[in-house]
Amino acid sequence: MTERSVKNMSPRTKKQFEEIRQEKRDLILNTALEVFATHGYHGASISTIASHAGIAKGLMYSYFESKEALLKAILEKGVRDILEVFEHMVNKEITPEILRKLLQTFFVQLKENGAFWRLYFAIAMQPSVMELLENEFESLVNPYMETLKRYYRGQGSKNPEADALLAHAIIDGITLNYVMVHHNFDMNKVEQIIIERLEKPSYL
Amino acid sequence: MTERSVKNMSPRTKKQFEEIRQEKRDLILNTALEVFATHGYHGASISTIASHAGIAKGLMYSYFESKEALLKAILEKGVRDILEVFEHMVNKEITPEILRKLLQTFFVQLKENGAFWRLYFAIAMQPSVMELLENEFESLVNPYMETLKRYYRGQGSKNPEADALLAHAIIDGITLNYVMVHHNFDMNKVEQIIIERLEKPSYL
Amino acid sequence: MTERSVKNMSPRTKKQFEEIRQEKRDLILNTALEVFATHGYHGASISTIASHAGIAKGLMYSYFESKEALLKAILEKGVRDILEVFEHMVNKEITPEILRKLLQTFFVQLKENGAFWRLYFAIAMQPSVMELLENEFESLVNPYMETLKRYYRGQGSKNPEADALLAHAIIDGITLNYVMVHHNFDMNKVEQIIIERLEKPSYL
Amino acid sequence: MTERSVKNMSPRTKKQFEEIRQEKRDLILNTALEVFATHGYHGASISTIASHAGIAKGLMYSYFESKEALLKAILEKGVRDILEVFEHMVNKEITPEILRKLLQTFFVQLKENGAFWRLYFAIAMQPSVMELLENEFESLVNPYMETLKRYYRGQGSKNPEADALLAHAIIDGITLNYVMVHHNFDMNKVEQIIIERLEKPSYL
DNA sequence: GATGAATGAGCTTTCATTCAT
DNA sequence: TATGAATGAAAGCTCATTCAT
Repeated sequence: MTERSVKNMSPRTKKQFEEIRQEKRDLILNTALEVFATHGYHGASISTIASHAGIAKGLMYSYFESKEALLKAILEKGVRDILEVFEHMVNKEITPEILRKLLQTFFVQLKENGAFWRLYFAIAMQPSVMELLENEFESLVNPYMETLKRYYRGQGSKNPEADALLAHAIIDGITLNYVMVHHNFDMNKVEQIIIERLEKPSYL
Repeated sequence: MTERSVKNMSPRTKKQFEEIRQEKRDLILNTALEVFATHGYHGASISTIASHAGIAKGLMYSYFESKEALLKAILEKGVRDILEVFEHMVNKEITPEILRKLLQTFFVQLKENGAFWRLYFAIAMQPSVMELLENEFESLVNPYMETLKRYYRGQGSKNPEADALLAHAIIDGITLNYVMVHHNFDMNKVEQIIIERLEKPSYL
Repeated sequence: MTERSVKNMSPRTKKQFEEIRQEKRDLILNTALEVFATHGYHGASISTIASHAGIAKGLMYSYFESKEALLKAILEKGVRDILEVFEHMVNKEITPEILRKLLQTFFVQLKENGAFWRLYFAIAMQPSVMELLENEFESLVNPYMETLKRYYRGQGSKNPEADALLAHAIIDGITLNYVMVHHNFDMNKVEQIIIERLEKPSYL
Repeated sequence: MTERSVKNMSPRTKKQFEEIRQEKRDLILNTALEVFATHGYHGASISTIASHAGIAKGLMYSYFESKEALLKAILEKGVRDILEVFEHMVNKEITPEILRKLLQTFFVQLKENGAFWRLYFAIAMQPSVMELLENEFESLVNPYMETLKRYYRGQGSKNPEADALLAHAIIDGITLNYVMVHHNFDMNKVEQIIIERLEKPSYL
């Protein structure tokens, strides 16, 4: 033990401890997201997650109660992060410019956070895993559908619901294809096409 | 028990054995599709599949070499069934009428075979399961993209690739939403909207 | 069904049935010996044995009560065959010539029946399998040790027991080496050396 | 529980972990040797080995990758131990005294390590298990045959190869008989006879 | 007698979770 | 807080044995 480390033995402040805990928690969360997204919930093991995060298996259990709790925490965080980005856009009146912005932001999100979306879809597809989650996701989808409807109504759509539905399907479809590994289309080009397309309602 | 079956103690004929095997193989295949679609590949256990099919665990292994082989067989059959339905439509010149027909057929397929599509997407989302499959699915997606492109070119699209991409995204998105349990929108209404919409190119 | 086979429906005589049964029994016995000798008792499966013999699994159970009973039958037959060959030599007074003959006969046996000896040793080495067999083998070893002792006493050995022991060890050792797969020494040459050597007692 | 251990809640040091692992590894290795030697490779179950070692089934897999890897480790260790004992004797010029010593050492080894030799022979007898092992054993047998040949040549044998072969067969035979459970001859007496006998060449 | 589909106990192996240190 | 050895339930898979035909 060096002189220095002896000096450092002075107790860390509560705040320091909390910061360290928070950092480690985030490390685990991010690592687990990657691993879950790659192998699926059942296919990913706590061992793998721990070793990817460079910590011991046991430590994970001091941050999360169980594997299931870890999954929930990941999804909660993911949903929260996304809502944070969009919430200030969603309740305003939406202009075509704002919609463009909104979509651009979404695509940035998607590219930065592909793993989350892959996990999201994988889980959404599996009723038995979905059950663990109750309605974690309702909050994610509903307000954005409403916003789309309002937008198309504002743009003079004769069938704003159909327009919103179409837009939703298009975005889901694009997200899906981006996220599916075997499919590496040129996202930047696609973005342009989609944004242009979604601006105008179909039902005029 | 009939008179005949009491007297007839001779062994089953080859044909009888083959029938039994074919029927049971199909039973296992169908049951396993349901269970995989519900719990995912790793989340579904052979035990569960067997008990759903009303057979003993061991019997599955007399029909399929392994859990992985079972998955592959399910997907092969699924892909084959779908290709069969579409192959006579795909290489013709496509008129709007034929496209309508094609989409209607697809939606019928989808409604009859939701479990397959759920499994398809769930697997496509998980690189580590996907690897087991090599490119089982390439054959499913490629020809149908080409057909779409040809159609929109024929309809005077200035950007047939973009139109095909949009159409693909829309269909994927709809399929996805239909297949995700928590979302039970009125498919019949959606179908009408989609079919109308996809008939005309966006880029004129 | 052909004319001919209809005519042949006349019941077979009891004797014919028994002959067929005996032949099939021997077929199973010989096949099982090979398979047991290659894979060991636990490593050999009834399926493998049946398919090597070209019969259905179930049929084996109409000839032998169980896998264990099959093993016992193999060993009983093997021991019986060997005793048959030697019994007329064993209780006579043994001359050097007869000993030579006896050893030659043994080596012929060994070469014709390597699988039996491999199985014999493999089983003798495993207390837990050996237990199934009670003292099937005592009868095989004892009389031949006595014969050796008598022989060396007759040849003027000062320690006939030691001489018999040596001879026994040498024969076991040779048999063992012949039977172990990875060791393919020139048996014909070895035979000569051994026979010469065993003729004379060591303790004079 | 000591004062110290109550207070000391710091994690085990690397060295402590290594010690635990080494000890447990040896425990598993030794226990498994006994169990394999008793029941054979296929007849011994991991469950049985674990319960004999007083550990949970799963723990074995934290020390060895598989049942097969466990077997290999046992044999590697056994071969290494034996080679260690003999290597300093094997490459010297061998006098009768050294041969006596060598044989005595071998018999001590044999008595201490009967289980290893039983396993060795049982495995050598089963081609299908032997295949797992590649030529683990070549290194064990070859140098010792060469040493024997050199010895008998030095002692004036006219046929040192035949003498070595005989010696080898005798030793194998004795080992075999010692190791076979149902045969409990007086090893000490046998040793004396063998050692005396092997000292002099047969071919003078 | 002959077949092979079917069973289920038991095997090898994995992994979420616990716990002494 | 942090470690990783340890557990045991449950997974995938095998195989001796049974039985309807």
